[in-house]
Amino acid sequence: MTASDTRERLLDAAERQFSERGYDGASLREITQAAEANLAAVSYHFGSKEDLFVAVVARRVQPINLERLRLLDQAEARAGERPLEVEAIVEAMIAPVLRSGADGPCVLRMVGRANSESAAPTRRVVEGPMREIRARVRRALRRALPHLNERELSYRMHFTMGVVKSVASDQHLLHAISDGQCDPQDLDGTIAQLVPFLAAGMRAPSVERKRRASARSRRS
Amino acid sequence: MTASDTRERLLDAAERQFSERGYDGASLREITQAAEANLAAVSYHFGSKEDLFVAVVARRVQPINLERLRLLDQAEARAGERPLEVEAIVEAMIAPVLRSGADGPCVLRMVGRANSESAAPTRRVVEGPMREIRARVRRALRRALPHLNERELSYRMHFTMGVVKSVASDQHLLHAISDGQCDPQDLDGTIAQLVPFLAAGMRAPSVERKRRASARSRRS
DNA sequence: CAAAGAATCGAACGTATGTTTGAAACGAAC
DNA sequence: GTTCGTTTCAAACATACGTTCGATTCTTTG
Repeated sequence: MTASDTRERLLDAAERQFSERGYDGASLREITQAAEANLAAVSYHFGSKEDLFVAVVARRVQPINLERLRLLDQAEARAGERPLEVEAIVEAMIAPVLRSGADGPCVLRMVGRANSESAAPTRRVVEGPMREIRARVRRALRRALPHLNERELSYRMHFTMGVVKSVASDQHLLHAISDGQCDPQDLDGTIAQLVPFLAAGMRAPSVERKRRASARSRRS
Repeated sequence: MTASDTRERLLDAAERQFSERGYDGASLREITQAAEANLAAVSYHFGSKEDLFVAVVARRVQPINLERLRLLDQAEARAGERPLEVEAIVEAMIAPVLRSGADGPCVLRMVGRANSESAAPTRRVVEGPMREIRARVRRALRRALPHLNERELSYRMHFTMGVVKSVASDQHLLHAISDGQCDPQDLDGTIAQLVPFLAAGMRAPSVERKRRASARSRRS
């Protein structure tokens, strides 16, 4: 029994509880009980409930972002000097996140929740590593979609990250609204549907000029 | 002072607290204090914390769905016998929700949170009225996008509802990732960007045939 | 084997929560 | 002006929470 045995069990149990009941809703008593550990073990191994949560999230976030960078590298190697395929960029953004929920509860449910509960601890773990990904994705998208300006790039990246977050969080909804035709467990199926959807949205014509004109006419 | 004066103040204060701190995070003591009401007023007027939350959500959900139906009616009147414009359908789905956050905290933040905290109370208020909207939207989309099968319709509707939920919940993120270029308060601006994005996604070619083929080849 | 450090344990502490209670204040109707 | 139903109020209740403590057990090291 190594030094990190119950520590790992605590992380697993906490991840399940946090993703099912949220940060506030999950209690250390249930977590430690599910992990077959003592209540005080949380304080001993992590310091506090908040630090436990940060550890749970961090454990999942790093592999996801590494996989994203790997997919981007791979796509760039395939593309050579040409701009990346929009589909490849989108897939690099979303697939690692969705797939991370395959073997257990999804990270994004926790993060999304805690994002508006207690912003500070979550953002420390999530936002930091995310900066690099975003910069890299933006650069690739800028080349692949030269018709978009920076503002539109921001919007569309925001939409993309948004849909993956909500799709990962509300998997049960998909099963409900499709009368069972869509299987939320079939992550590859979801990805196969989501990538073309988002890529088409990304390729949509710029709306800037049209909007400025209509705003001007509305003002007068 | 009519019978529903402090009742209304309680709803307002509760809405603010619920959307900022979540269902578990919001305390009745802070809510009643902000509403300048007594702690017991919640039990008296609503029965319990959960019933208060349901009342808060219900108050916002109904106008949103009425506005959605109104926009659909209006679009159908304009289209006559022809299929609706995809843009009009998408806008009817998303605009009322986004605009509902204009004068105060957004409903979706509460709903999205509570969706995974305690599913039962939320779904009772949200899912019920949503059925009608979804059926109507699906019918309109089916006509406007005959190249999609039912499964793909479900996926793309799910994606659409997902992006609006997350965009409404994480407005602050948009400001952050765009270096201030996008103003989350500018709801019409967000809608103007989001509608073409989603409409293009909706119009993306069907992926069913391609996917079946690739799955078959992967299996062998 | 003995000593020291790491890890676990049961139990308690202080606090905050949602809910309940019974009395007081209020408002309208007779 | 009194009465009756509605609404407000201060106070208490029971419970659940995160955290801390000292003792105990286990594991490693000399």
